[in-house]
Amino acid sequence: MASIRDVAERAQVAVSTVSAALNGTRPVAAGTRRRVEQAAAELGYRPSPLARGLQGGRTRILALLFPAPRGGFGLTQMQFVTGAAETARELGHHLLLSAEHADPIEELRHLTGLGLVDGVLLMEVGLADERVEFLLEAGIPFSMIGRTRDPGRVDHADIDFAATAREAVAHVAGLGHRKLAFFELPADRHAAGYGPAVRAGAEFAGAARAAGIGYVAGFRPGSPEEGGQAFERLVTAHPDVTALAVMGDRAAVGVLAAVAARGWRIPGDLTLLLVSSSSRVAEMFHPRLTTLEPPSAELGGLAVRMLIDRLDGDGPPARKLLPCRLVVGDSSAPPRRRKEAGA
Amino acid sequence: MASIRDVAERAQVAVSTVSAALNGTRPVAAGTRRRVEQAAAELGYRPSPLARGLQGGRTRILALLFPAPRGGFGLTQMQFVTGAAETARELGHHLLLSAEHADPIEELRHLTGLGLVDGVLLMEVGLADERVEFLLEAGIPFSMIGRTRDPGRVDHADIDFAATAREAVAHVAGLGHRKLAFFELPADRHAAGYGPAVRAGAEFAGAARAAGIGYVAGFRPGSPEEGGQAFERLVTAHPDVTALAVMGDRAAVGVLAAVAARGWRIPGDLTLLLVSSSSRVAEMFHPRLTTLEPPSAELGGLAVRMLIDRLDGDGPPARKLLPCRLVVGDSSAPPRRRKEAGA
DNA sequence: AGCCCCCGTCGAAACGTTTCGCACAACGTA
DNA sequence: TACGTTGTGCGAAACGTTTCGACGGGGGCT
Repeated sequence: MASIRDVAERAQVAVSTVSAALNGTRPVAAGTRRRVEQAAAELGYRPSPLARGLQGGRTRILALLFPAPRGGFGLTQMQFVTGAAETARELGHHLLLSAEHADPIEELRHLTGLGLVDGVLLMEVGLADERVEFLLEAGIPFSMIGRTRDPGRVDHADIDFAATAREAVAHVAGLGHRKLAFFELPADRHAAGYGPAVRAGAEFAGAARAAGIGYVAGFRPGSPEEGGQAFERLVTAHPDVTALAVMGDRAAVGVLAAVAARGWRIPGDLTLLLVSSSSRVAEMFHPRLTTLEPPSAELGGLAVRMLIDRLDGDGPPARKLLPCRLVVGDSSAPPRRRKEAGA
Repeated sequence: MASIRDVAERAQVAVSTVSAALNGTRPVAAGTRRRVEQAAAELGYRPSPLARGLQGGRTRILALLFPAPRGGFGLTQMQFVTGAAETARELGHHLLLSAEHADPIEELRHLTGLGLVDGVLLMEVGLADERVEFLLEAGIPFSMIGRTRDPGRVDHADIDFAATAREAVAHVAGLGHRKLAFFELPADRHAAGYGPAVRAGAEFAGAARAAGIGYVAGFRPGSPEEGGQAFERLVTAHPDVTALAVMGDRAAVGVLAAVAARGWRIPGDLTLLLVSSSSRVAEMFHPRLTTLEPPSAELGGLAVRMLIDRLDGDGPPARKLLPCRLVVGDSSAPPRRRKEAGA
């Protein structure tokens, strides 16, 4: 562990000059700078984040606050983390994983009061999130994966549900379907103010209307059982529905089982879309479901990038919305003839 | 951010006395200690990890090295991370997530050379792992989730495949099955020296022999397609097999499809076990598969605990093997009569 | 009663950085 | 020629902690 003093000695300059030369914080003669840089390279010198942070500068450590697995963590969340970690690494930063326990605010106060981290990354952000308020008030730099209801001043990267819904609707409409149903996330997610739960439904409704196709919603199955029941109610009440978009893996399992139990086949009798789930999950199904896969890793990386940009200098708040990627599987097909004829 | 000086002033003692009182590193009079503790509490004082680390002590930061998602990261790996993060938190430590890129050794050198972390957590450990050698040689404290072929001197927490295999075999034998087949992880995982890939096969063979039931192996399907093909070959070559344990979600998907294609039912015609997969994944299947679920979160936590113990003082190397938990689903049943009669 | 020893406390140095005021030389200008 | 102005470089202080040598006083032993 070569220190800045070693570099200074080898380059025959003062310690402060080394700092200036390496950080470009003050003008340094070209020759001197070269000598310093060479000495640093030869010694394999790397400044200590500890000392840097202590002095009042930055530690180059970012904290990713992640909620304790309540309903259990999915692949999507996992990919936020890996994406964030990789981008942080690329940008010369470290990522601290901070497990959120009972009281997130206390946790945040704890974490930021230490002076260990330069900024915070929030995920699983609610429409109204107390953590956001706290961070804003405390003046701690942060960015979000997801967003609050009104994220005006805050950097964030989130799924573009409007574009996602448009793409999904275009897909089924292009196949010839005239009526689409949508199963939302379970009610407790809505109650918790979970952004995707609320936004997806609204955007799908809007997209269907804009595309001029029929739309049925109001189902919020949370388990396989509820998924199956919701499907039964759906086909009873709306026998003309030929395409169904489901949000939530567990509900989709139930739907698939109910479809099979009814003697229907996918995609012959029903086109099924899995919304906002990893394609890795989609291929667990049989047939492989057409999926709208959230760009989780990208979002995680984006959020890191935004946070670092904010730390470096402050421009206007950055916002980036990325649509889900449509991965066409074996569950998409034109609607069955019977219905067309009946219409 | 109250500093130790503030505490010292308020308690009317020297800075060094505060340090001694709070850390118990030197005897301090009971009254003084009380005063110091009270002052610290009133000020909400918390020592700076930065300053601590700089001084030469510990930073209380642990690094979790996690490999870039090659085959894609599963829920199991995710749970290592969450388990580790939570335990670290409980034990007053921080967890740094370090994404491993192309050259893991370089990454390690990079990370540890900074003096930022006290120790390292390794996951996805191979039978012969270069990272282990490096850390051992460099004298850097570490522990493993998983283990090398000969982990003698190194702290580690891993799955107890022997016990897991015994339990799985006991389960199917208890149901009345007389012949068990086992689908291993794909060949590339074996080639990479991935511990679970190698150990599981050996232990299942041993357990079946010990239990006196038939055993068929040699299949290493990596994809749903290969899973289906393996199943076809299996039933052709060994029609008397009534129970099958599969390792790997993707292969299981294919098996399930092939079973259905053949007109068989689960569990009526075949008892199917999913080995070493999250029960969260198991319930994606229909029917819900009986699973041997690895205690991932516990293992992650255990590894953290071991590392911290090692940091605190050195006892003999700790090793902890935990069996997978048997979660009985709807894919377990006594063997079909037809075969019994035929035998 | 005097001496010694130990308990308890203090002050200073050190860890590796950055920052800030200052000094010094060379240069152009008055 | 003398003076301000740049352009460079230096040294010291500060960040918050731990550690270690030193010091003072009170009690026990002779």
